[in-house]
Amino acid sequence: MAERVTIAQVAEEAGVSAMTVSNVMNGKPGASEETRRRVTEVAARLGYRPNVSARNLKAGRTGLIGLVALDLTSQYGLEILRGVADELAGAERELLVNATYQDAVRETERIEFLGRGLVDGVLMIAPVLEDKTVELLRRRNLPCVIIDPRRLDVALPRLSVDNYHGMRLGTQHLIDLGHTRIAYIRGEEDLESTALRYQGFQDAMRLAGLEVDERLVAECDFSYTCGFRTASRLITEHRPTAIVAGADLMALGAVDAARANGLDVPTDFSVVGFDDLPQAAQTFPGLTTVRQPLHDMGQKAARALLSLIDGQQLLMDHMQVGTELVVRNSTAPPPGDARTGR
Amino acid sequence: MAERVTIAQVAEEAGVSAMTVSNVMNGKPGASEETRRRVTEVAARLGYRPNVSARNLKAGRTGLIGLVALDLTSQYGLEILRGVADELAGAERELLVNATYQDAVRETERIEFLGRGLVDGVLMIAPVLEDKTVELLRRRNLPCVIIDPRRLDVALPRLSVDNYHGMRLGTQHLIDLGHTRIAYIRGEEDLESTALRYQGFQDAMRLAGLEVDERLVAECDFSYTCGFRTASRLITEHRPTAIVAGADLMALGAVDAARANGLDVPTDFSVVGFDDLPQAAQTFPGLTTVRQPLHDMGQKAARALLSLIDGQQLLMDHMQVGTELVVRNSTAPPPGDARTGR
DNA sequence: CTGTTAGCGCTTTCAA
DNA sequence: TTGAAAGCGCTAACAG
Repeated sequence: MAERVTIAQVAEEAGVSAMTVSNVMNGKPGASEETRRRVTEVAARLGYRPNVSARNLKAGRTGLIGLVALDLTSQYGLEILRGVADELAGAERELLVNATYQDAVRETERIEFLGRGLVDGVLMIAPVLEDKTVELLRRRNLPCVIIDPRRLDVALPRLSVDNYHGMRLGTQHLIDLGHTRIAYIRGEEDLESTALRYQGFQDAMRLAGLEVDERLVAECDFSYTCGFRTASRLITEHRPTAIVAGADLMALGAVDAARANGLDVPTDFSVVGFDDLPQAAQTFPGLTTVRQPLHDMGQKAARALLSLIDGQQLLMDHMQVGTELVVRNSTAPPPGDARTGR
Repeated sequence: MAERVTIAQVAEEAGVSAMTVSNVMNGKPGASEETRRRVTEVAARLGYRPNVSARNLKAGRTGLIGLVALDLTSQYGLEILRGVADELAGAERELLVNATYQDAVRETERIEFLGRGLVDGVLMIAPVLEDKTVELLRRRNLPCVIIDPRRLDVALPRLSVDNYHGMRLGTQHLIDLGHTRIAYIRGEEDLESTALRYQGFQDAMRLAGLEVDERLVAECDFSYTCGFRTASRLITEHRPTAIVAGADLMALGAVDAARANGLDVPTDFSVVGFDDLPQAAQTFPGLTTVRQPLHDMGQKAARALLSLIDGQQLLMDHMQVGTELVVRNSTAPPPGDARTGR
């Protein structure tokens, strides 16, 4: 449908060779001012734009970066995406997002597809990374950086967050406030981060001389809905004074569950999340949570990928970024505790 | 970096011509079982994948659809995106998302870029559409469908929602519950939908014999934060019994503002939103709102674009979809009103 | 059933 | 300063 104006047409119309048009359009030297002006004028008049396929075919590269995400429907991936986009904006590269929408099988297909010369490199957010996908990336020698891998044993350049210490931080905050009956909501079991965060929780408790009551620990997918339901159950059955959730959405569900059970947050009940999604701040009262520097992660990963594409070796194959406790208004000393939180 | 295996290498290794390899790889008839097997085996062993640039150059099409959005950071655009993705999944076409991140100037660039033969057609979500962008789409004759245009006077195929009747519906709901002092929070002023929704609000009020108090009408961007702040002000200064917001995020801000001012929702104060984002259901209490069929809109727009690409004329240049009132728990009769909401 | 030719639109190389 | 030739990797059209 779209009528294409080719370089040949411009050349003919301007009375020069295609080569000259090419040079002028690319700002190459070696063309008289007069020719340059004429060519520019004709190109504009005809609405000529170089065809990317032809150019890529010739150049063997595309200037495009592909981003593959299992699920781009949460703010989590989007914050990372923004970081990537910001970093790439200054690098004359375009970003193509090719999401897979909760379909692990398609993940390999996406890599397959992007790796056929469509992009120069790939970023993946929290990919499943089945063995054959890794194998594919290997064989094609396609530059790639994994952000927040689900499995840590994958031998590809990757960037993850310090889940263990992050969760120790969040748990310690509640302990410092005087809580002892602290419940924990785990995230999805197929992520190693779920185990690491839980480990951080456990260690923080143990080091404070507190026992981890197994009945106060529950599993959940990462959703608000499941967080609400699970927290509701924990609260009615076991009466903890606080909950730590492995992700903000679940924490927000827990806040509302407490409310639905007639508890005021934070006066009667405290909640700590993990992520620091925009929603954590945009809620009343603000959610105390462990911040992952999502935007930073996107930037760092993009920068690493650009080095790889330039043929440089990365200093470290496994990059890690730290976390930070963000105290808002979902946490306070437990009811009946006189202290103001030392 | 990525070492490319070409069709020629496969042909040589398999002892056949490139043409035969091409035919086998594309499942074309006319190749003996024996040859077919040998070629397939060699291709797999060498890790051969057809180069998309070359293929596109030859074919003059790419099988790709571009999606341009000013801002993909809200669930609004993402829900539409899912609809688009679902529709395209069954059409052997890939979706490339190329977001512009709140930078109106880049919108034209994105179209420019995608229109250089990278994609066969473009979908735009709530674009600014400066005149030169429209002109560009025209000249390139690039198939395009606009979803939720900011201006309604653009002569391009487009899909919008019935904002006017939707807001009448939402307002009427509060009127039916017995509210008379209803505040209204407008969205951004550069969208025609903002004016249309407000018109719907006004007409619903007038037809019920209620006066629209100008002091109860405020402007806002579409954010939670602004909704919170604005609602807070309206509540303290003018004591309405309900608020209608031109978007869910603002409505959620209003719910929390009511709470922050010691009012219970919905007992003391009612809130109605517009959109029905996932958050509207995932909050406590659920938000009563006017539903835009976002997923549907994405599907419809994608389907229309595919027809255009196939060279068909659209039946209507301006498609419109309806809305629906979703009653949850953020609305009730005003305090002091004995009825249960007839 | 298989191979040869030609060309998609562009740019690198080299010659004029 | 400009242009001609060649080829990037693939496939439609035709020939064998």
